[in-house]
Amino acid sequence: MHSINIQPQEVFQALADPTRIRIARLLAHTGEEACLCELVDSLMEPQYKLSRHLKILRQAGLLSAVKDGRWVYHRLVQGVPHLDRLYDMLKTLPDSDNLFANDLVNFRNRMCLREGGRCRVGIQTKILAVEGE
Amino acid sequence: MHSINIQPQEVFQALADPTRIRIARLLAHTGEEACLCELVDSLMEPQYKLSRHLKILRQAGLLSAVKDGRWVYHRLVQGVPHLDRLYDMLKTLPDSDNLFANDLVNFRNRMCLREGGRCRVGIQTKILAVEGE
DNA sequence: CGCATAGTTGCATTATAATGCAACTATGCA
DNA sequence: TGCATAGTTGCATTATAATGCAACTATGCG
Repeated sequence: MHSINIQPQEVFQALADPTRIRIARLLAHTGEEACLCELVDSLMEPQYKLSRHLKILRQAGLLSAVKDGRWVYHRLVQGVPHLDRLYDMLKTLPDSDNLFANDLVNFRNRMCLREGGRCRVGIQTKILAVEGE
Repeated sequence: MHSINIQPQEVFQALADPTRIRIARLLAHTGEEACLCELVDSLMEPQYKLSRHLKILRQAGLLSAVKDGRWVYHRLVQGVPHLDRLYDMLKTLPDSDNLFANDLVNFRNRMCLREGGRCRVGIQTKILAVEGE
């Protein structure tokens, strides 16, 4: 994931999807790192779907991933000038239908389940794991 | 072109193309407005191609267009908070291969052909008009 | 060891997007 | 009035991308 090799259009392409914007907005707004199951419970989207979107964000140099046991924590890559400005832009986006506000509430509630700053409970919305009903 | 109806992913999608990034970077960096033939001579891309890319940028709320005789002048829409931050990001993008620097030189040279602040000469690179050879 | 579960990925399907060609409209000028 | 030219767009082709399903790997815990 060397940002030096990533073309600008790849960065914009990575954010040219509503689900990936939801992920990036959550992380930009909270400054948090999150594992896949926390994002599944926050965005209410299938695990496999978010896993693939996270991969795209990683390949675009926007996210870094750190594995910790069964969990993989994702966070926005900091310190790259144009990316830091991109995060500023994400934080300034309008939220006319309060959809992001809803994601944010879910995310904060989900983060309350952490123990010692780590996710320990797994996917709470069981229907979103493995198969969607 | 009411930016209120435009979703964030449409903005990023509009910039998820190298040619459209070249256009947006030129306008963000120079703060200028430009007509199609000036962009054709600066980017050295076919007229019909740039015309379509300009339309996509307009539909995403990034560009406004003003017609003046045969010429249509395009400029970045100003005063929208998240768009202004996007332009900041564009101005911060790296240019490792100096491709943007080259576009900028061509653009500035082309702007020297203006008379009274208006484009009056038409497409200089004739091969890029109507048909590409 | 063996199960539960966090996370990943191949495949098929469907939708979207970029491009070149060529025909089109619109406008100024001789 | 007719031509040159700035700019737009329909069409066909090709490439790329999003999704659901299902099978897969990896790791902790009893």
